[in-house]
Amino acid sequence: MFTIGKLAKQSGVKVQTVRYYEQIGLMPPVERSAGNQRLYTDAHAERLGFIRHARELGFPLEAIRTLLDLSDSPDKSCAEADEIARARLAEVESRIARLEALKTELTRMIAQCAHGTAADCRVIEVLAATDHTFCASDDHQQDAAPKLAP
Amino acid sequence: MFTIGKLAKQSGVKVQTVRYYEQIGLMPPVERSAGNQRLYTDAHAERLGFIRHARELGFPLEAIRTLLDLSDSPDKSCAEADEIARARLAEVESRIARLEALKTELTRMIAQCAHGTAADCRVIEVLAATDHTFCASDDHQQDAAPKLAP
DNA sequence: GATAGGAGCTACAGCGACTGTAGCTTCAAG
DNA sequence: CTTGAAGCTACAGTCGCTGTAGCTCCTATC
Repeated sequence: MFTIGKLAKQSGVKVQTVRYYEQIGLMPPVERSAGNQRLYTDAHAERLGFIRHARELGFPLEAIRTLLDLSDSPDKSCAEADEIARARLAEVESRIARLEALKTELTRMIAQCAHGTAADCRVIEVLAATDHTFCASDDHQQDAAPKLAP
Repeated sequence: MFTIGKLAKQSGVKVQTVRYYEQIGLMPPVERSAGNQRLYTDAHAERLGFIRHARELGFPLEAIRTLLDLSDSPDKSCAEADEIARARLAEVESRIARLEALKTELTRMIAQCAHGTAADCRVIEVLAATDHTFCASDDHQQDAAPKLAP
């Protein structure tokens, strides 16, 4: 039995984040001490480790919720877990593709910059070209801006 | 002179987003018609195009604010624009690297899944391994979870 | 036993970059 | 003159936390 601080340190998740996970139902509400402090067991540490690991792989919390449910009921088919992992893989692959396109374009932009004044700055010129005249491809869609072209 | 709807359609940005850009000062407050509707000129369309293009390249709005300032004062050195672009490139490259690591790991996970029950599901097993026993590398840090290991 | 300071508690605001909603008013076509 | 699309403001919600304020509680030292 340990407090939230130990749990957080052990698993590399912040204290507030643990409380947040409890709030949204990813972590269960736990037993409290006489002084109202949360008391955790190793089972909780494992669950939190699962969540952290899944987050590191970029799974959204809703997907993690499903994965935890599956993990809690070992008799179920793992088809759903498989599907979630495949969806995540597809997402990662498409993000890589988009980022590669961005990289090409940014590299070109930077390489052509003459380091003069803004008036003839290639970086600004390229951005200002609304017709994408200077773009290697017009495939450079959203990345940090994922909702731009939905 | 055209309304916000035309501007939005022309530049591929949503009407609400244009208003949001005005609210945060990326787009200037503009002239209104007798009936209080915003009236835009081609200059505004160009500015919005600039913003959109920069967003497509993943520049954060604060960086775009600086880039627009530079674009507005052509006598300034473009060193700052160059720096912003280089920073973005570095970010893109590091994201690609991280995503490649994720891809490797996800691929392994999925390939090893025997499509049985959750009890012996490789996907869930890997996630549950808090010691990262099964991981190709322990380099698979944040992606959708960028604040996890700051 | 008193006290200090670190850790815990709740509740809520804020981030970035929008998106969606409610409840209005205004415009343009028929 | 009516209808419906498009405009307006203001505000809530998204995701996954993070930070703050203002408490209480626990532990160690004196």
